[in-house]
Amino acid sequence: MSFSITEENYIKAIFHLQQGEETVSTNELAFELNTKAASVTDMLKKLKTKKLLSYERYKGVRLSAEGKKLALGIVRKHRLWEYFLVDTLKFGWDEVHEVAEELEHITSRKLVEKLDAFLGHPKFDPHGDPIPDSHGKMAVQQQINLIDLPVNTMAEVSGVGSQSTELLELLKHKNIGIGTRLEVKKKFSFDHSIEIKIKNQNAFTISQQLAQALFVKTV
Amino acid sequence: MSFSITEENYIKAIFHLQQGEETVSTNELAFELNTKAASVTDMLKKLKTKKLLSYERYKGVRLSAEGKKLALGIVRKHRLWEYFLVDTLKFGWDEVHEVAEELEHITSRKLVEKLDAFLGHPKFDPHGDPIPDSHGKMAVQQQINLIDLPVNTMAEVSGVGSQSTELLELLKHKNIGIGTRLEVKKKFSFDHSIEIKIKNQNAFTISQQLAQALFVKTV
DNA sequence: AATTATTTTTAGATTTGCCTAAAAATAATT
DNA sequence: AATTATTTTTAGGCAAATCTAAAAATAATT
Repeated sequence: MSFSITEENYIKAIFHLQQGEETVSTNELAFELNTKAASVTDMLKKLKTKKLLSYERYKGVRLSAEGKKLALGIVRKHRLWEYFLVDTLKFGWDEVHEVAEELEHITSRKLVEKLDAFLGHPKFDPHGDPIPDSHGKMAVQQQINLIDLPVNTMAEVSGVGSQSTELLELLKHKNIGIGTRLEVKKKFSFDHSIEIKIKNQNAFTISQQLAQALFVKTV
Repeated sequence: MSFSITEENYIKAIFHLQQGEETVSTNELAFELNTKAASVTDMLKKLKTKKLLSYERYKGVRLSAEGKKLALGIVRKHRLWEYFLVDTLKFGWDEVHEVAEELEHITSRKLVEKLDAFLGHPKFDPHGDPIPDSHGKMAVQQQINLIDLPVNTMAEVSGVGSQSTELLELLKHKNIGIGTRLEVKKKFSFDHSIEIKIKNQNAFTISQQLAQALFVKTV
């Protein structure tokens, strides 16, 4: 059975919103997909008949085993393409998301497997997110949220929590990228902002929101 | 201005059928695109308002300068991806067409240019067809039709005239591929079949249709 | 030139994915 | 518990791309 690009995007969105075991609401999905709740309802009914998810009206939605498998396949393709764009074609890590959104819908299984082999079976994409293998299994991330990094511990930025251009703009301005090494110097409980120090730069503070959008690995 | 995948496929099909300066008919297009004449008429009206072609009812269609530019862009992407699949990912030259049909619709211009650079600005794709450069210019093929190859002249198969699985099946059976070296030993005017000889093999004859589907370069 | 055959276009429907507006169900508040 | 607010669904429509069947134009044949 094959699915339209729109259907695949719904499945992927549900997968991303469904971290944990909670159910995903119609409105959350509508917001995530920049569409209206009524359209979401229509699509959920269709995807239910295709056995990709379980859905009861007014009760939200959850992916079936089938749906999860499909979602993992799409995520795999997305992250492999991102890796390819950065590693092979020398794109900046902050400019590959949109292109990978298109490439992830190319259907050839053989292409995915050959690409994976060519890239050397990478385990993490350029944003630090794990790449599912051909069976849908992915490595556990050893990265932690910057907000949870202990004070005075050297760490390296390994991932970002979103691909929004707003975030990327801010990171660029603050000169933070994947690979940047930093230490947390102080944590302020009033607004949960934290003061960080990058080598050869003065310490500066960043907001709670920004810290939560950054993932690091201790080094 | 951007175009749907369907619109792009119409433009590409017209481009391929429009070799020379003749006009392309509705039925030809319908056949090429596996659709019905009525659907073609609808689409031609739409593409006309988008200035991609000139079309008068009952008089056939021709691409405008705009339309040709778009077509060359799509052909460029198709052939670059084919080159990538064969050269980088080690696909067989006979199994890349379908995948490239999908990849050719990816929209990022930056991707195309980076891919082109990564591949070393190739001039011909794995089927021997020339790859348009970023301005739409393409090298002239020095390959000739096998039917026109003089007798007893060593040549190398450099391209095929179609990607049909029927042709590829026949080529496989006869053990002919891109790079195969051969000589024409005899030409039979009765049915225009020709006898060819491949090194270390017995000579055998091939039909006019097959000879016309093969392009060679003298070596 | 008149008739027949073919090609092409129009007319009207269908499917997919989306929309707005109104109704129904659930949740929150008084 | 009753009312208000929010969320979700239904109902009815729209645009893109397709189809079938019938009509119109062009081409071929007698």
